Amino acid sequence: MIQYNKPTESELAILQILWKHGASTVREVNDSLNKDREVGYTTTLKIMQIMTEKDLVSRDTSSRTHVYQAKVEESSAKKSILKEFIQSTFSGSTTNLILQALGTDTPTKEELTEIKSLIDKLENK
Amino acid sequence: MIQYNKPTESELAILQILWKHGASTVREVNDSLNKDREVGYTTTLKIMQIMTEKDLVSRDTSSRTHVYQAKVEESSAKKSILKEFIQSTFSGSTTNLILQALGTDTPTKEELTEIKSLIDKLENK
DNA sequence: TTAATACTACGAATTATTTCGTAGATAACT
DNA sequence: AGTTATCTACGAAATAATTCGTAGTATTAA
Repeated sequence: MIQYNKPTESELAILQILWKHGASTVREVNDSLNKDREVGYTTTLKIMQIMTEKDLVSRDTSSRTHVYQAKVEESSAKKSILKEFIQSTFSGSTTNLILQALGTDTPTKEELTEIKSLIDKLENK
Repeated sequence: MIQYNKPTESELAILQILWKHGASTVREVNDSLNKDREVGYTTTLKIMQIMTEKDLVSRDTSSRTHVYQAKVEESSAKKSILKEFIQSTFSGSTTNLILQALGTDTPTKEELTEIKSLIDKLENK
């Protein structure tokens, strides 16, 4: 089992940006974060430094402006996070999560089709 | 929109117990929590007192041993929590959450059927 | 009726997370 | 060259969440 430190809320927000945009500088990440809410530059820097220690990201320090990259893979990280969430919020029942999710915010027709086709695939295994 | 204070991790764990077992005393909740991990009695008491202030639970103080009850409804609370989670972890995409969930931990054949039938219902709306 | 047990209240310590200010260095601009 | 902007490092303040100890009462048991 791959060991990795569970990201905090802020860390996760940064990971999302790195996953989406690929390797980025603190400035880029901070600008991106600031589209949502105001965050100070050194705040973002500090968190990214902590993430480096935690091994959530790697960084290239060859030039003065460091370039950061997510070190944990997106889908496996989300998998772990989701697993914990299902545990704490739905007592471990994936089905209850899915039923609740479908009830809360219904996907489009196309998405429903996509989900169904995955289910069909799973059923025939 | 119903306003309620987002429960912390510990608070959620307590709410789950109250939802499952109904009105309970601190002792009962604490015993239940202790099946998972060691928690001191006064720790649980304190958190339940805080939850009372936050209006997450109500309590009957008519006898010396107070009896607590969840004040937020299970499915609506989970709905809010899930919504936030989808936002922060799946950039708001319910479909991605569901696809990830199905990929991570496949429900049983029966559950898959249940999910499909809900999807069918949704499609015909 | 005394001792042990169980309960609430609550302040404060502890731990986790986020935020910020400042210093020192390099790069860019005038 | 001198000034301004940008970057990292890092300590420490601020905030949030959890945990615990103690005091004061009530209840139960011996």
